[in-house]
Amino acid sequence: MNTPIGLDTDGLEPELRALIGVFSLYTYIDTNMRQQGDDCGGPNLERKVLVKLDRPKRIGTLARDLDALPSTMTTVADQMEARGLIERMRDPEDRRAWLLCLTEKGHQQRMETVGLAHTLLHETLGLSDDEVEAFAQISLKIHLKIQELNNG
Amino acid sequence: MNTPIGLDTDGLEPELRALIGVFSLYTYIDTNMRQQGDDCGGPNLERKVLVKLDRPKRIGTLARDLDALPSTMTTVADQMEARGLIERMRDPEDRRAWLLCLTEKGHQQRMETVGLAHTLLHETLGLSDDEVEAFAQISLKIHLKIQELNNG
DNA sequence: GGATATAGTTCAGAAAATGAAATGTCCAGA
DNA sequence: TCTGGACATTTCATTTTCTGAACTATATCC
Repeated sequence: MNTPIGLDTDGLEPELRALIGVFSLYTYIDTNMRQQGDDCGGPNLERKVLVKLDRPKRIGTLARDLDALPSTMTTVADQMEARGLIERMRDPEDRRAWLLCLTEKGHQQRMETVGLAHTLLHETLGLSDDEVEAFAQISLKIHLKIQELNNG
Repeated sequence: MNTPIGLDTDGLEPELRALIGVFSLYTYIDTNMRQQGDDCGGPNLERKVLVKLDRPKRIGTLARDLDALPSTMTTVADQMEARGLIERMRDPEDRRAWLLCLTEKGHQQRMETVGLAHTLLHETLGLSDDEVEAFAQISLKIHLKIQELNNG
């Protein structure tokens, strides 16, 4: 008997395992980000924005990608700007739009988040380099596809 | 020149790619769940609870795993109970605690979410069976490890 | 049995998200 | 060039969600 009460996780459909895993990992990373002492104690959306900002992005784009209203994103941008994490710059291609850019402080914070991810994946969760690489590969492929769908 | 302005995603550290991917996929799935017409329009936590409830779980356990306060989880449980998705049952092992159990309706809803994940991963995102399986494998390993850490 | 810890609930106040109306900019066509 | 409509963002009042402290009920330890 190898199933100690409701734990036969291996027999599950792969889609369900992926679903459970992604929810778990996301929540776990987000929880740890919140507790990271730094300036990550704000609303959930702030942390999503921080991760998203690999380069300057429009408020509207972020709102769409993060499933938030433009008005919500305005508030989040205000807060992050007040804390010195981002700056607003007019989009040279469309002067109605703002680009949110990470400041030096914001960039540092983002790097610390990557460091946290590193620690969690390797040390805390005990994944091998190969496992992280394999996971990263599919993750990024999924991300790029989602990006493509959102833009299309 | 293969990098059309700030898109050299392949050179990124695997931890960052994993981070970005997980945030993207989580947000994408959650967004689609919200819009799934069903009874998924409530707060974010409800959807997390729905996915978490592979078997009856205590309110306190869910609160801890989902990084919420017990009082918040009480509210969420009230709402889900009012909508007929879950039932409270006294934990036979500790009569202070409640076990949240999916009702038939709740179970159906959860299955629909799995169906959504299936559609998204395969059809929308265009992943192969092998890719989904590989992703599911590491995802679940991560999930189990997180569970272990939370329980420890 | 009695003190203390734990599981969950209640409720008032704080924080965050929503939606509609407003501002300033772009763009297509007369 | 001028004009009307579309679009990006903001503002603000309202609603929804979360927080934290006080409380009830059960468990555990001595």
